[in-house]
Amino acid sequence: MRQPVTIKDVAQAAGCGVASVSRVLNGTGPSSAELRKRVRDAVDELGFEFSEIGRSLQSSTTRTIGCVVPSLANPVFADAVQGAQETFQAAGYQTLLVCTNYDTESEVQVIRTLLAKQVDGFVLTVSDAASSDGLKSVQVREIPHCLLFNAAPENERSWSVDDRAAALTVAQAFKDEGHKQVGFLALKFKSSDRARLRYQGFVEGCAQYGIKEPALLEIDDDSENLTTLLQAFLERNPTLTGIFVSNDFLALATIRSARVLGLNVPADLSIVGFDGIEVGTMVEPSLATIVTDPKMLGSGAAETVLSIINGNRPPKQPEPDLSFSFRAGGSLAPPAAERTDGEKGATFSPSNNPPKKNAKIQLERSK
Amino acid sequence: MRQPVTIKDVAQAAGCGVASVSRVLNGTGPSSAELRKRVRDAVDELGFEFSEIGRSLQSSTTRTIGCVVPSLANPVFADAVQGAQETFQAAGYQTLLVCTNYDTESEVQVIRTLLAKQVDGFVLTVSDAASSDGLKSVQVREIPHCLLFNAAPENERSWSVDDRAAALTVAQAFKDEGHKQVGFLALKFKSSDRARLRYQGFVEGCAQYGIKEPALLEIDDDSENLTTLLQAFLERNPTLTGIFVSNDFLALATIRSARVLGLNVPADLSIVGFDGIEVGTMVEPSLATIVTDPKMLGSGAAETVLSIINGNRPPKQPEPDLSFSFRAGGSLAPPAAERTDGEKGATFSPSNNPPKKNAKIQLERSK
DNA sequence: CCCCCCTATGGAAACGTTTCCATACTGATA
DNA sequence: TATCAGTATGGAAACGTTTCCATAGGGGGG
Repeated sequence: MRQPVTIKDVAQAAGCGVASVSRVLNGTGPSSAELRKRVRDAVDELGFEFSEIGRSLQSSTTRTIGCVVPSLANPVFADAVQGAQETFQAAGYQTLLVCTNYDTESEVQVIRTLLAKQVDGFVLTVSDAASSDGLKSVQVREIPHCLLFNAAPENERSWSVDDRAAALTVAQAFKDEGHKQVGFLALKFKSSDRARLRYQGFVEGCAQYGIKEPALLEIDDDSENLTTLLQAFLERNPTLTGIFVSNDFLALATIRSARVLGLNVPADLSIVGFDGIEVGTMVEPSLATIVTDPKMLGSGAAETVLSIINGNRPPKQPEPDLSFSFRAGGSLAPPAAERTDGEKGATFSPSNNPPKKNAKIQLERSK
Repeated sequence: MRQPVTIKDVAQAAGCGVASVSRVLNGTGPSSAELRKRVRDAVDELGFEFSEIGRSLQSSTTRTIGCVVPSLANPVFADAVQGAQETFQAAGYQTLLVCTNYDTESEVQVIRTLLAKQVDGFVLTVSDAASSDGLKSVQVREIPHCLLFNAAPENERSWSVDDRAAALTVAQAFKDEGHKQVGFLALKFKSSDRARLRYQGFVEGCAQYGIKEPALLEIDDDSENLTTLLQAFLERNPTLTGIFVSNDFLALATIRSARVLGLNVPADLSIVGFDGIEVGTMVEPSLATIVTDPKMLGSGAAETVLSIINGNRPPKQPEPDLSFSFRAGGSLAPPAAERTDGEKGATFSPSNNPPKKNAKIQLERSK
C-alpha cells in the first residue's frame, strides 16, 4: 500500500504553496489561469486525491453516517438499509453499517465505536428505544439521529410502522374469518420492543373483537427446531385455529412446519405474517400479512437526519395508520369447523392466481 | 452537536501534559499511580473519548473497510455483507457499505470516494472484474482487497462460487430428468460477469449432455412485466420444457408468472434456480437450485483482506467445485411428455414434506 | 502622486492524536 | 562522590487539510 502523495507534493510539483493548491482544487478563492494549469498538471501527473481524513480533522465533519440495525438476514432491514444508504449517498454521505444481531451488549458498544469515529449522524434500530444505553450516548452528545422501526420515546423521532395499530388490524382479520382462539409467535421477543408492541396490540385487539386472549409462543434460537416447538405449542392449545407470526420470514417457516406436522394451512391453521416481503405473494397459499414499506422508512429516516444536520425542517412522515396495510392471502381463511363449503381438508387449494387450465398459451404449447 | 472535549482538556483538568494522558489511556509507556488516577478522574468527569480521526491522521490507518455490493435486495448479498461485517468487526474494523445498484458508473465513483476516505481495505463485488475501473483504482494504490462473487482475474483473489461448474451441474440435472430443450433467464445480464459465466457454463453443459443450445431470455427492468416477457419467450420457444433462472428470487417470480400463464410447474415447465435462499425450501413445489453459502463467502473475503493487512497467509478457501451443491426440488421433474406415471397436469402435487394426513397431532386436535 | 482596493499568492495556525526526544528525579553501583 | 540506569513527565513535531492573515503588485480615482 502506498499513498504518500499529499497536497504538499502537489504544491512542490506545481511550484506554489499548499494554500494555492487547496484554493485551486476546491475553487475557493482567486487564482490565475496559469497557476490553475500548473496545479492541474501536477495533480494529473502525481495522481493526487484529497485525503478525507485531513479534511475531517480540519472541518470536524466526516460526511459519514452510522447505521445500526439488528441484522441483514431479515429483508425488512436489508431494504431499509438500502433505502437509507441511497438517500445518504445522494447527499454526499457514506454509511457505516453495523449489525447487532439483536445483542444489547454489542449494540451499545458499536454505537460507542461509531461515536469515536465522529460520524455526523445516526440511523438506528435499537432493541428497546426506551432503555437503550447506546441511544442515550447519542443523545447526550447531541448527534443528529433518527430511529427506525422503533417506537419513538419522548422527544425522539422515528420512522416506523404503528405496530399496535397493525396488530389490531390482524386481530380484526382473524375475527372477520370467524376465529375464536388464536396464538402469537415471535422470535427474540424480549429484545425487541417491536415484537412486544405487536403482541400488546394483538392482545388488545383480540379482547376488543371477542377473541380469547392469544397464547404466546416465544422462540429464541433461530427456528432450528421450530417444528417441535410448534407441535408442543399446539398440543398445549388444542383449540387454536390461527397464529399471528411477528414476521413474514418466520411465518413462512411456520407454514412449512405446520405442513410437516400434517396440518393444512389454512384449513387447520391460519397464519398471518408481518412485513409484507415479496416472496409472500409467490408461495402457495399466499401469505396473509401486514404490508410495510421498509425502504421508504429507511429513506425517510435518512432524510430526517439530513434535515437535522442542515437545519431544515424534517420531512413529514406518513400518518401512523397509513404506514401499513393488510394484505389478504390464502394462508388466512375461516377455521375448518366454521367452513360452510365442505372443503375441509382440501390441501393446497389454490388461493391466488388460480391456474387457468385452458389459457391460450397452454393450448399453443400442447404439441 | 457538541463534542469539544479533547485530550488537551483532559490534560489541563488532570494538570499534566497531553503526552501523559495519551500514555495513561493507551497503556503505552510508564506512569505513576497518582498520575493515572488524576487522568482517569478527569476523563470520567469530562466524559472524554478519543477521536478516531486525530488518531487516523497520525497513524494513517482508519480501521475502516470499504464494502461494495450491487444491492441488498438480493439476500445473497445481504448475507455476504453480514458475514463480512461480522468478521471485520471481530477484528476491530468497521464497514463502510455502498450499493451500486448494478450501475458501473456509480461503481467507480463510490470506490473513488471510499479511497479518499482512506479505507484500509476493500471487499468488492463489481459488475465485471476484468474491466472494472474501480477495481483498477484499488489495484494501483495497492490497497488490500478481495473480490466477492466475481470470477478472479489474473493476480486477484476472489471468494466466489464456480459459476461455470455450477451451471454444468444444472445442465446435467435437466438431462437426468429427460429435458431436451431448455432456456436461460437472467436479470442484468450485461452488467454481471456472474450471469454471463452461468450462461456460458450452461451452454457448454447442454452441449455436453446433448441438450439443444438454451434459448436466452434477458430482462432489464425489475421483473415488472415478467409474465408478459415469459409468455413471449415461451411462444418463441414452444418446445421448451425447462428454464434455468440465474437467481432464486427471480426463479420464484418466474414460477409465479408461469402459474399466471396457466402452466403447471414442473409438469409443463421445470424451473431451476441459483443461490439456495432459504425460502426456496418453504414453497410448494420446493425450488430446485444450486445451494451456496454467501455468508461464508463474505466472511472468507473479509478474512482474506485482514490477512493481507496483517501480512499473514490468506485463509484457504473451499475447492471451487465444493463451493456449491445441487439441491433437488419439486420445481424440477421430467417434462410432461416424458412422464411415465400418467401424472400429467396434476397441479400442485406436493413434492416435499408431504402432509401426513393421519399424523398424531392432527388426531389430537380433531375435537 | 498618493492612497485604496482588488487580485494573486504564500506562510502559518489550527484541528486531535501519537511519538520522539529532552529533562528531572531517584537510587544504586563503582 | 561521580556516574549510570531507570522511571516519570512534558514539549514539540508530524500527520493532511483549510483558512486566516500578510505581502505584493497593479490599476483607478482623488
